[in-house]
Amino acid sequence: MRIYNTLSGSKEEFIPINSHGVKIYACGVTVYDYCHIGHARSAVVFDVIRRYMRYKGFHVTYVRNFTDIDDKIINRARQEGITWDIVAKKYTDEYYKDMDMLGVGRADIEPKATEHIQEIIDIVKGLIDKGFAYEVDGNVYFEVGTFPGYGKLSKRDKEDMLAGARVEVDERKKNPIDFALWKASKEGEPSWDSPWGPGRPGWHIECSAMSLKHLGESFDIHGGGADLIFPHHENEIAQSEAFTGKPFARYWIHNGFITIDKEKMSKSLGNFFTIKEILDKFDPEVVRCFLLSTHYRSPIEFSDEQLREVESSIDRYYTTVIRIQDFLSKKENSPLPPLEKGGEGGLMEKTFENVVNSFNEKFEEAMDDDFNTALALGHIFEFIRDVNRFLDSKPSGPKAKEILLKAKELLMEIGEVLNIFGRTPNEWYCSLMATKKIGLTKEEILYMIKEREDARERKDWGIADSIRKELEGKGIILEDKKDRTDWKVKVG
RNA sequence: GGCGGCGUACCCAAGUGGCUAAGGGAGAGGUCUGCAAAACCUUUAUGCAGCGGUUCAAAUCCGCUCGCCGCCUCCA
Repeated sequence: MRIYNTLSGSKEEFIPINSHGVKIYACGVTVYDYCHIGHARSAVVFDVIRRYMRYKGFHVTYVRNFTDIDDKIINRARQEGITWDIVAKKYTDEYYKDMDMLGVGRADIEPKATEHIQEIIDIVKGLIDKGFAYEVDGNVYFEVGTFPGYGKLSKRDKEDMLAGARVEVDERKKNPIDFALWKASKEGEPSWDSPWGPGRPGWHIECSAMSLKHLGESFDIHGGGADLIFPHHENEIAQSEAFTGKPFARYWIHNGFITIDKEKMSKSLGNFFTIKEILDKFDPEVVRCFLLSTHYRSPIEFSDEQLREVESSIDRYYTTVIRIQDFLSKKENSPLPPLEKGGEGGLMEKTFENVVNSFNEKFEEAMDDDFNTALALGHIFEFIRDVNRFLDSKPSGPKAKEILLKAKELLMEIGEVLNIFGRTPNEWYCSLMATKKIGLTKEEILYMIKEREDARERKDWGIADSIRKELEGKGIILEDKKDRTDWKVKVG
């Protein structure tokens, strides 16, 4: 398995520190507002990395934190006239609702900053003792100039940064690039007792404390959005390595941004969509699949059109599942045993069997190359076409059933790693009925299909076609099959 | 200004030295169908921003030019 490591700037063979267990820490969210689609991307990307690692047989310990104390939370609490912990609780709950919808599993450990105050204080104290940090008026700062490796992750030159001192608001710092480990609380702000007086942790230190506690001094993978590379992760490295004297995380993984009109989606620009807004218009599986349709390090341009295209391709999957199920439940009516079917049918079967048997390998090859979910999805849809092609060849016999059953199970198994394709076609269409706000009930649709079937019996094509047209106008497409008429929600 | 990334068909998107440049969406034609839909087949880049160079061989490596974006402040 090869992983692109931000630290080295290149893809590296993944070798875990301990051969059986992989330890992953991903930076979570600051719970002061609803999550937007960018937060969803990061969560989904690391969720897939974690699932794939498990699929490969690693025992994974996945930690994803919540930042539940911070300036933004305090400000939000002030605005809403409630306490900071109520704000944190509210948006933590909302985070879970969104992530549950998107199929993002819970991390194995989900620590919160405020539950690790003692650990944070111990580290800060240790850093002061070792001469990496200093206290001024109840604030503690990390002295960047004392840490030789500073800048190694974000590829910045520490000397330039130290020299290029700009006007700094906080003049108590020895150097403008020094950063806060502990902040003295102002009157009325939440605070915890510390050797430096009442205060609260700085932003970066919580991740050092929580990863140290739950994963140890050195662990395998640390990640988050690319905007965390500097200063957050750079500072984490400095604090952690200065404190422990050991290398911190081995591999650094960063996901790219979501853009709108080519510009980074961000709160300050106001060009963002919350997960809730998007889920009001699109099925969560569509959103998840959309996020995986581009390699995790590349930017993704967000647009309704892109989502609709993904919706079409997922529909293609469920349509194929229906075809497979129909075939599997069909009573064998071909009198010919498979061997007597003649050259072409047998050849088709053999070819398809090979495709089925090599599918896992192709999937893993894609995923092993820096979690290339976009390529993996390409293989999946190519596979779906092969399934359809085989079904079109009018296969028969127990062997054909066996292979198709395996194909179906394979799609489910692979789908589980990406956490897509987990529903039945019926569940998919029911969900689409809701997200597309189809103003009809299933019963009404079935009634109209019955009406139309009667008309078709009478060969009254005028009535039959007008019913079809009426349903299509309401977003329902009919498919006439040999022995029945199926309905589905129009997509795209 | 410093550092980094990107530019592949009508749209999205994989591919980073060597087989006919994956896959999805859209369009066109066809098979099938009462008509459709779905599915399948054919088709849409002798070319990967442009220009040079290295190489037996380049979308892929190097240089320059153009265009777009990100980080350097909170940010997934």
